[in-house]
Amino acid sequence: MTDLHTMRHSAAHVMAQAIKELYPNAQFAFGPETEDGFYYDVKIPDGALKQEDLGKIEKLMQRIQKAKKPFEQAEISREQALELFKAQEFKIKALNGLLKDSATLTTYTQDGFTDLCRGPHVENTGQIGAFSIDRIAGSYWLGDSKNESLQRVYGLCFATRDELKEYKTMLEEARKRDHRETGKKLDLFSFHDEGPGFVFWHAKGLKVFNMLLDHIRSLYSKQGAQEIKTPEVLSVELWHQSGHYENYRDSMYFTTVEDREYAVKPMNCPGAILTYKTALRSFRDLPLRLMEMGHVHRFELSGVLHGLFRARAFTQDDGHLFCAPEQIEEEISLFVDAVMSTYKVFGFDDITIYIATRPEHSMGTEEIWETATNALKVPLDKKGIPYKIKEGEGAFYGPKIEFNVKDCIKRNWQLGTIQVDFAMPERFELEYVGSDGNRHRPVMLHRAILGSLERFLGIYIEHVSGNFPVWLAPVQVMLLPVTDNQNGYCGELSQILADAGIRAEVDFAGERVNKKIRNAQMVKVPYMLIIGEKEAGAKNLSVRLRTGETVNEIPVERFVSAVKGLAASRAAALWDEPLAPPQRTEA
RNA sequence: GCCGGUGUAGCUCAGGGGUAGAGCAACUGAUUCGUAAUCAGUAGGCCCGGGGUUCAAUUCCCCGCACCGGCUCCA
Repeated sequence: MTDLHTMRHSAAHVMAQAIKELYPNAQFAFGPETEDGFYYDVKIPDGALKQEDLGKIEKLMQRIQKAKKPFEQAEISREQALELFKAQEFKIKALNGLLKDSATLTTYTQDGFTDLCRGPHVENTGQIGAFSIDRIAGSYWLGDSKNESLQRVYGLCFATRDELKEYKTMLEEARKRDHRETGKKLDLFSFHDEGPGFVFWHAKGLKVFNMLLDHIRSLYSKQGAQEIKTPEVLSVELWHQSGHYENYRDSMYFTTVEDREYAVKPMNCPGAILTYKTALRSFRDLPLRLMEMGHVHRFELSGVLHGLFRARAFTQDDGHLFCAPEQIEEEISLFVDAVMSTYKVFGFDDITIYIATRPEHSMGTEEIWETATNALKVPLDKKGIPYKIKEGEGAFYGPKIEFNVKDCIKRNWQLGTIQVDFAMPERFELEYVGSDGNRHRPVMLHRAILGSLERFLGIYIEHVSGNFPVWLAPVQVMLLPVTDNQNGYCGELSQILADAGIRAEVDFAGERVNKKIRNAQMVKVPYMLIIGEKEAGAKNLSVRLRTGETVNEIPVERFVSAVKGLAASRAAALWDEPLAPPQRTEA
């Protein structure tokens, strides 16, 4: 069997050959394999590759593949290499840069096309499996934005046609789940030219957002955190003191009034710190757990904006905790529990934890770093929760834990974090009075369960593909009168549901039930109540679930208690007992 | 920010040097219907913005802006 990595690597060479046939002057940089195929960074001296070229490249590649041309390896000296690739500027740069210590080099040749490469490769081009040229994008020489920009041609490559097809189906699935599309379809939010990168929450989207907000609030509250709210615009001097100005002024928004300069907050911690400093704290006050649903603004480069995933203003569930060093461990322990159980509520069961340790440039003594890093590890060890170490990837001001989840199409997302911070207490000269009567410096912990609520909602929308569970659904119940004769009764019913705290709407459109069902399905309402003569007479309900299943002859009180129960328990299920199979389902 | 692409009705998209079309949605009328689209009609457009070429630009060229795919970045 041919190894997939080798196959992909070889496919990159074949693609380069095909590109060279189309553009003889093409300059090639690097062409490695990726998680789903391969790419090659190229420069076309007079012009650029176009979308239309991809089909041509693919056809050429298929021709080369069919011809089963052998890959031939050769060892050459530096001098030979410099001569051989003299027309390839990036190969020359590589030879004089990354490869400057190699006395001999390896080349691979297939079908008259030679590339500098360590290998290994498949025996012949017939062995490269199923591929397709996927897309074209920008990149930089050596990945540095200061360098010349190149074009990156991506290809997918798998051992078999079926695997390639399956992977493409998965990509298509991801595309269909795109939260930006769902946001439009379900009337949740919008973006506008007038405020690029800023979310406009519509009534339905804000409903979901606020439910989420309440949920997170109650979690923090259970942990003994007190919610505060600090200003969005604060004097620029504060940001000098915190160090944010120095490091992040390029991504901050500024404004000047009455000759004094202010910045829109990019973080919430200085606000929490000023709050801490309003009193002389005692060791009895610690740990002092503050938290803020802080709305922060960060100027992001136009090219990186991406719906809710990357916006220029967002809401952080930002906890700030002030404690003595020996209290860190207990706090971490509490927090880890909260995070793990929170993610499970949302159906994120695959959680990976990283501990990021001391980087080269950092502040604080070796002992305090060790104490803090151990304080992060010990609770995880005690709970038997596995974690990985990211060596030297902590912040300069302290180590941190990062929580990652995998969504239902296997994409990885970093959500929560808890960071130990020695820097801020120092910069702001925070103190508390210890039992010894002396003043001590507290340690600060920054923590977030979801990070950005906006981003989390984007991830979650894609995770459930817009099918919110009962507790989060902006409209929980849609009442569908079969004819106009039931309109009045539906109005009364929806009032009963509203009084019970259930979010219900009536579809009064002069349409057939089929159409009303379709419309409700399209916006993914969990419950549809079909109200005809029968139901109006018997005062019972015919319930159609979003999943296509039905439960009939349900007394109103029974329905109300089921929905309320499922919402209160934040269940993913739509009914509280076994169901008859669906009559019909459609994606 | 950089590279490439896109920008036409509320939405999804077609079209193309002689100022525009479809489906859905909206509105009106008819239909009163039982678990994913009833029928007919009406209305709807500074063809992203600004320059240029041309007798004539929504179409071609240049410059912006926004969005999409990446790269870089993400305290």
